[in-house]
Amino acid sequence: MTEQTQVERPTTYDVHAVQDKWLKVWTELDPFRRIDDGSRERRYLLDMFPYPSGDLHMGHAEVFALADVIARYWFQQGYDVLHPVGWDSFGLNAENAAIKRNEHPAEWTYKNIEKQAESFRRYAISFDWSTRLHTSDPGYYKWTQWLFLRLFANGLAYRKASAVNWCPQDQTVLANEQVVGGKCERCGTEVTKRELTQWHFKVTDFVDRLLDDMEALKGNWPDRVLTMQRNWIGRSEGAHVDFRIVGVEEEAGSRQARPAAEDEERPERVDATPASGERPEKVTVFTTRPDTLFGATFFVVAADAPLAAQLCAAEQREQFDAYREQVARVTEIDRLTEGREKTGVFLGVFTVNPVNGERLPVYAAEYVLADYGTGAIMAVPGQDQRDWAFAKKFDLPIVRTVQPPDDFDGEAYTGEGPAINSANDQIDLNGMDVDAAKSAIIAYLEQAGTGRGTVNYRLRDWLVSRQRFWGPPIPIIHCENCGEVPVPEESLPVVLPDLRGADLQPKGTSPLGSATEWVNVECPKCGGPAQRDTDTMDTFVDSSWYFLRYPTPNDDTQAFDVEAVRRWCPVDQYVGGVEHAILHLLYSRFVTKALHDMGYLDFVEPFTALLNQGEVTNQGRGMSKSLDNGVDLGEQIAEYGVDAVRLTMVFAGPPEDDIDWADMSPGGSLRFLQRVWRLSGDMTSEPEVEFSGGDVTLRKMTHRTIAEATHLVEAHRFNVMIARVMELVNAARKAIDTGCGPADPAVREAAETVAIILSLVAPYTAEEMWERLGHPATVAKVGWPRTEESLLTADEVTCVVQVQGKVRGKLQVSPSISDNELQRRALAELSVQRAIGSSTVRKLIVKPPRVVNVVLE
RNA sequence: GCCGGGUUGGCGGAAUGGUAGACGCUGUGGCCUCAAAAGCCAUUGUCCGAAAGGGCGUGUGGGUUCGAGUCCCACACCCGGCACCA
Repeated sequence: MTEQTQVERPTTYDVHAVQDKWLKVWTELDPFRRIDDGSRERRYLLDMFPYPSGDLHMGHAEVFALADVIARYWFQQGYDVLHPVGWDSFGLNAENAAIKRNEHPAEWTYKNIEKQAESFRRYAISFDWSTRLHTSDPGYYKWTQWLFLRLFANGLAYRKASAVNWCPQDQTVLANEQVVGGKCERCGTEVTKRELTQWHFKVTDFVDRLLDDMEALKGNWPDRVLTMQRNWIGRSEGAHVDFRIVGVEEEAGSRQARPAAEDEERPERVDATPASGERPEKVTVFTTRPDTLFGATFFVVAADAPLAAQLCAAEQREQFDAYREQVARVTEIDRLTEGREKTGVFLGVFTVNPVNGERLPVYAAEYVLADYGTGAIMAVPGQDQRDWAFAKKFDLPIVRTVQPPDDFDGEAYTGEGPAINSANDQIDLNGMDVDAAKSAIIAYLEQAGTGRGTVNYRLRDWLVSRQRFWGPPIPIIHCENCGEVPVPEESLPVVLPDLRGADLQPKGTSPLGSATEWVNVECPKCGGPAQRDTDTMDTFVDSSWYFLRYPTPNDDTQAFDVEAVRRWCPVDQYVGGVEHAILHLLYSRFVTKALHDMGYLDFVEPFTALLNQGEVTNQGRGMSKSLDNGVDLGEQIAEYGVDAVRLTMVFAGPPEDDIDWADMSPGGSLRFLQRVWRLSGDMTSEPEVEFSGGDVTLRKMTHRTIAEATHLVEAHRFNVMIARVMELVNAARKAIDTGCGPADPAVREAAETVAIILSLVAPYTAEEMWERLGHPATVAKVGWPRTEESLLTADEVTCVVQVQGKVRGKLQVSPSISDNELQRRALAELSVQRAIGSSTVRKLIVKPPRVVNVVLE
């Protein structure tokens, strides 16, 4: 800064100089390291760790600013805080960048990590930098592989063939959770199906606990996340009902053998179905409406389910094959289109309705899903709209089993009502309401052995194989003699081979397969020739356990230290975006439960409390390159400084609400910080002065602000907390200029209070203030201010006097004023007298010291 | 369709059943200045009124209450999730 500008702007707060100055000091002080010596109560605050694509952006600026308020508040409260930092550094972006630049994905990855690390330091997040980890380090993914092997050893990781989601763009399979609206969550390409043998984690083993344990999260997790998980798990109560199978002209049991040729055409299907040539004796369906069983008039199996091929009669084979091919060509997107016309083909067989012996023609159709329930349904067109549409198209009979109301003019009736047409010589549901009829029919089916009450889930097992390079190799060796052989723990990590650039070009199978030397190994069991599994794991596996690694991030003898994890975990407060509601959060919950059952953890939920910040948008839309409405964090910081950006994020509104940057005023934030900074230079009292002799009115305001700020931070109502601090700043300003003056100790007390509270949000300004107030660094750990009880009670409060519920006057009264005194003073008010006029007072509501209401005749 | 959340000035948002609009942004007027920027002061829901003062106001319609943005019932709209899920 030149002499000239010094003269022109003598009292201007130079944010960038202040930033540079304190960043150096803090780096040396390193004030936010966990102590972990048992001297203080421990708290674990976790931000969802960033993915290193480019530099930090506005979204990061929001979430880390919000979480940092909590972390810094905990530091001020004297807790031993674990606030770790790390990077979710495996993943497709790095790989695609590497192909484009003809280099190794690690180059792009670690360069970006360094960039983000530097930005984090400047952004002054209170991280414990000694925790730093990267999931792409062999020292980390060694233990991701260990986790895989533990799951494998406990029967929770297995390989199966199925029709899986395939992204043609990324050339890899995807988990169900990564398919959003039929499109790849990452690149937006329409997902297709492929028949592949892939590794899965058995999430479904935990389905009831994933659901039930959410009870304990209620109130501490956002409702919408719990709802999303509940929806995703998709629990529905109903029944399994067994149907016998009969041919066109024959009774059950006497089946024709099918031509052998059929099975040769579909060798990949044998694993999921009974041995070829055999016919199932019965087919089971899942239904949530067993009460409508008497109304079943036909039967549908998913066209792409093995069951359909198995049931199909020889004479219908040709038609069925044609239909199945047609269905396979339909993309997920088209299939999901609402009101899509029903298609299907008769399979040449019938099932027998167990309650009335009716023969139901069996169809294959695409509207029945292969991977939900049993892949087969009993069709009740009278009570199900989809079945109705199919029945109309194929001219099938429709029977109502629930009486619709008289004014019902729809097609299928899905509402409540008394059962009709639902009786045989052993059971009579007629007249029962839906719930009663369900119970009755289930009891009947169970007793008859043709069905049972059951619960069905939408949740599928987690598909973890990926045909891409930049992830942890699956630590399995395939041996012709021994099958799937786990890599011995002492041989971990299975380090990625050195591939780069064009080697990584996606081609539908894993790039690892081309690293011949890497692939071909000895079987650890028999020593014979064997091959490594060439797939890598989904990056969500890396992040499903990282919170366990942070207490001991550099331990090369174990994934995590059981004792350290016992001390720090579960995470007390997790902060991150709602986009992970059913991906990362569900997987982490699963892994936690699995590790708990293996005896490693003494808790079953990883994250005690969860805060979802909103999204930062610009002009009402998410920032994106294609919309060209991106706001650059670096530019914002260059213009307004770190503190003003942080303050704007935190003051914008409730943390969970979206922030439209176009509606925000970082300039206003900066002005406030300048006012605050100026305030700290206006004291004329000494740093050691006793506050007790200070101006009582201002002192009361200061202490009320402390009390409120405490409560507001804990309730995560940071925007209101800042409003209270602003009020205190305004009051202190007024006190200096036109009140008790700059020498009064109360003014110093107010300024110091502002500095400490503001250290949660605007650390640079707070530190600079603290120094100007005559104190050594760092304000971040001086301790949360204490309130004095005697200063929290007001001398006077405003009492509102209403007439007929309308405010007609205000009184300044003592908080301890009596009923009689308050009533007397209220009625003596001129404005109140005028409002009453000539009317008669019927009733007086007197609630000292807040309100008096005069009720007239 | 099912589940969850919401609807308050020009804008972001405040309000244990008791002063609706705190705090801030924007706008307007003024001070300072040769001028501008910065800063400071006043004002800023709406209608009537010169003013004093008064009427109306928290998506809509009912209800409970001395008193409702807040509680209850019904509805509309918006956002998010799930969805040919049987």
